[in-house]
Amino acid sequence: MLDINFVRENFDHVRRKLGGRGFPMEALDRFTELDERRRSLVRERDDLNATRNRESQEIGNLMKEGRKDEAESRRAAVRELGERISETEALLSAIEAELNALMASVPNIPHESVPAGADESANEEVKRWGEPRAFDFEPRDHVDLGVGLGILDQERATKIAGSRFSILAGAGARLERALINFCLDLHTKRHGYREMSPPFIVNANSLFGTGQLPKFEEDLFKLTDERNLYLVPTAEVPLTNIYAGEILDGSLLPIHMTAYTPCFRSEAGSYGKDTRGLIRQHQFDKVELVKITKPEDSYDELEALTRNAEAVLEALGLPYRTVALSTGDMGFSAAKTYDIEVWLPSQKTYREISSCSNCEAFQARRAQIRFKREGRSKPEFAHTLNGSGLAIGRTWLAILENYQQEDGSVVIPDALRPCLDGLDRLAAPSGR
RNA sequence: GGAGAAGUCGCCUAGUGGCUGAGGGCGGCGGUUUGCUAAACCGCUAUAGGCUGUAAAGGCCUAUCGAGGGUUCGAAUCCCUCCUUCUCCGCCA
Repeated sequence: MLDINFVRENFDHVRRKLGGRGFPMEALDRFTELDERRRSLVRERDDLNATRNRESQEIGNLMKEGRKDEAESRRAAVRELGERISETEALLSAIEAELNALMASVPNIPHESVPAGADESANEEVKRWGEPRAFDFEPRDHVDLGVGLGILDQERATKIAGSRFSILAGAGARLERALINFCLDLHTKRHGYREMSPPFIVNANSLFGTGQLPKFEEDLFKLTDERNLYLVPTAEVPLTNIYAGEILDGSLLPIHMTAYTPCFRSEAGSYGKDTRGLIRQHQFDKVELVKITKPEDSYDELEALTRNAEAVLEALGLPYRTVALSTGDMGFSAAKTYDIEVWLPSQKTYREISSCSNCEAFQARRAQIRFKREGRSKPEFAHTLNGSGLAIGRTWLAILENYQQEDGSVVIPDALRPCLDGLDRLAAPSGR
């Protein structure tokens, strides 16, 4: 959510910036009218309340002095005042509902450093690491490799759950678990994050806080339970909302948290896209990084967070590139986003494996995450950041593809072997 | 799932319709005293919105006693719904 005062005072600037994000400008047309109407109704309501408070006080005094008739004669007028207050409040809440809905649907304003453009073609590559391996045979994709190794079974997963689900078996399941541990260990022991284990189910309020609701409900799995609960689409939601509604002591910032969770996404609207393999699943594992920082630190913290995610790929020896998303390609809540893309030999291209964003105060304002610099100072909204460190399923398949051998076996990257009791290679069991 | 109890300004707590539009204690901040510390004493102690306004500030009004409704001239206080926590019973990883 944007600061309503900022929108009012910088209306043309806001319009221009949002236009660059593909937000329909007409949607903002009602803003000024709603905003002015709201303020005039608030004034009216407050004045009426002030009058009623005074009158009621006097009636109380008259009653105490035993002047019952005088008190009685003033009641009717105050009762009428009460009716006017109710009417004004009804008007006001209708205006506020519309204004709030408008404000809740407006995406974040891109940071000045974000490349302008309508879509991903305007993204800017800012970094490239590692050399894609030259194969002296035709590399297979992770589905062929995984099935050949007996560690990936999508057919049976479809039987028990449906399309876009998969079963990892034996060493495949073990590899997934090892990757989770590898990421968590790196971020907690080397990068200073605090490991958290949050709920995998969240309420609507939390999803509003991070910006998934109200606009993107169709991307979520909603429980039929009458409590309005959803499966987490990313650990960003529970982690960022941990401090929702709180005023933190400024000395606690920055807060760096990491968590493993499964992530659940309905993938409505992505029919026919990435249907093969593990690239796009309804359920996938992810180790997430979340930071809550002071405003003046958030852009340095974004660089550091992105480096922390890149470090996982470097430790695993997976070639990647980092791109700054353009204004048109960024998510709803982000002011600036870096995507990290890992090299996939089977597709001969880089594919997203992490997305690192600075949301500035956008989520903090929605979730009311504030801090005080000193005991006496005014509360300020914190800045929130999040990034994948990394998406485990995509890391799993990138390892299979990048470390595959001509015989269909897969060499385990050195750094990962301690997490696998020294296992150095995935190979199909002989005789099968 | 069944039965009870409770949610008040950071913490504890007073408070069953108008000198509570929230009192006290603790903690915290500032000050007095003091060789220093402690004690004692004095003052301050939330958030949001609106109006006004300054170099900063400040001033006035409104709202907030878990949340939302209702009764009333007036609600922390009475009524309804919901949420959360605690205790006991049952079931269970």
